[in-house]
Amino acid sequence: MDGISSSSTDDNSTTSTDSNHCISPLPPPPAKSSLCRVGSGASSSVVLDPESGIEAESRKLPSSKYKGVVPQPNGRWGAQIYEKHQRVWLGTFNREDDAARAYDIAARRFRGRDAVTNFKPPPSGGEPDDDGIELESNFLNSHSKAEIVDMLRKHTYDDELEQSRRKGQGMKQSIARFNPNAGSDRFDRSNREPLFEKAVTPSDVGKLNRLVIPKQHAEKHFPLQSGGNNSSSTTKGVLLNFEDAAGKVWRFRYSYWNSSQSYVLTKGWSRFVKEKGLKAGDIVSFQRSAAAAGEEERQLYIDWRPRVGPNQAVCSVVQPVHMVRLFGVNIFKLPGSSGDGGVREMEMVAFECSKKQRIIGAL
DNA sequence: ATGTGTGTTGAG
DNA sequence: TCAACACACATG
Repeated sequence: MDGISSSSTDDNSTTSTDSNHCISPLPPPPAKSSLCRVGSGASSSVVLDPESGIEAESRKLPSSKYKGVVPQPNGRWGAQIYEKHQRVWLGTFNREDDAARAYDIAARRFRGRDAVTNFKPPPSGGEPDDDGIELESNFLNSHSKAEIVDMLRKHTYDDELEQSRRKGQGMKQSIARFNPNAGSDRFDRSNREPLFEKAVTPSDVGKLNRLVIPKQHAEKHFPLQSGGNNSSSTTKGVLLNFEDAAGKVWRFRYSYWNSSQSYVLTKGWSRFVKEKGLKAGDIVSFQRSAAAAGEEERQLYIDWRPRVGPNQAVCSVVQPVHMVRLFGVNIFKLPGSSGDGGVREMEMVAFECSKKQRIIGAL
């Protein structure tokens, strides 16, 4: 009831203007595959006594070899994914592999680029001219989970993706060249409310595999259950999901260490350090969605940028003022001041740039 | 009448 | 988290 499936999950639920096409690549009628079972609603289905064995197979529904795919009484296949202890229904499909594909798409949107999927494992081997994985990734992240689910249920995902792909050919192409990590039009970082930043210390990027969250920020933004009396979450900590600039989801264990009386991100942090190539002095920043709906859990974001040194000649490509205009993206407004908005965005751009440089340099 | 997807449970 | 199962309810 509570709209678990497809609505409550995430951000808004921009009704999917299903417009014209409801189904695209699917064969119209239920088409019966190799075997089609009869039974309607219930599981009763075909007669045949359980003992006779031989044809008894028709009694039970065939389980799917694919993850997230469940059989339907009528021979079709349902796709579902779980999040937060709740099932999110992704729709029904004529073909088992179509359902599996739907699951894959949802998995990537819900769990990040390298979620476990049924098919195409993320090639990730970043080719300059992304073959589409990158594009699709951007597409996914520029839509809310609810929207993606809606597309899957209506079987319009492929169309929408294709449409966005065409649209992306225009001037967006050139922008992408400068800022490849920015998604399609609606990669809105606008809703993001900056929480805090920290220049990582040597130990934050060292072998301790942990990031110390300054107490003031920790207690303000990541409260660990009622002020530390409850040992369950205070001791074991909690898992927090953060989305990075590329839309990848990072899950860190967050807990309080009594020994050092500090709040820390532990499990998962070292991977982040490694993948981003974080070095002491670099700045990690945390944001969260400004979601109005008090109910929804607000999405957390994590970002980083290189240490900004005295003569850090960042990235030659950066033309701050113009870039900001060019992107047409909303700009952050820091709580206290109002004029530094552009700076934030510039930093983002600069960050992307030097990140690229660093990667290139590493090759 | 038929099919969808939710309620529910129990296994990893 | 995940899938199996049963079935209430939505749809046609």
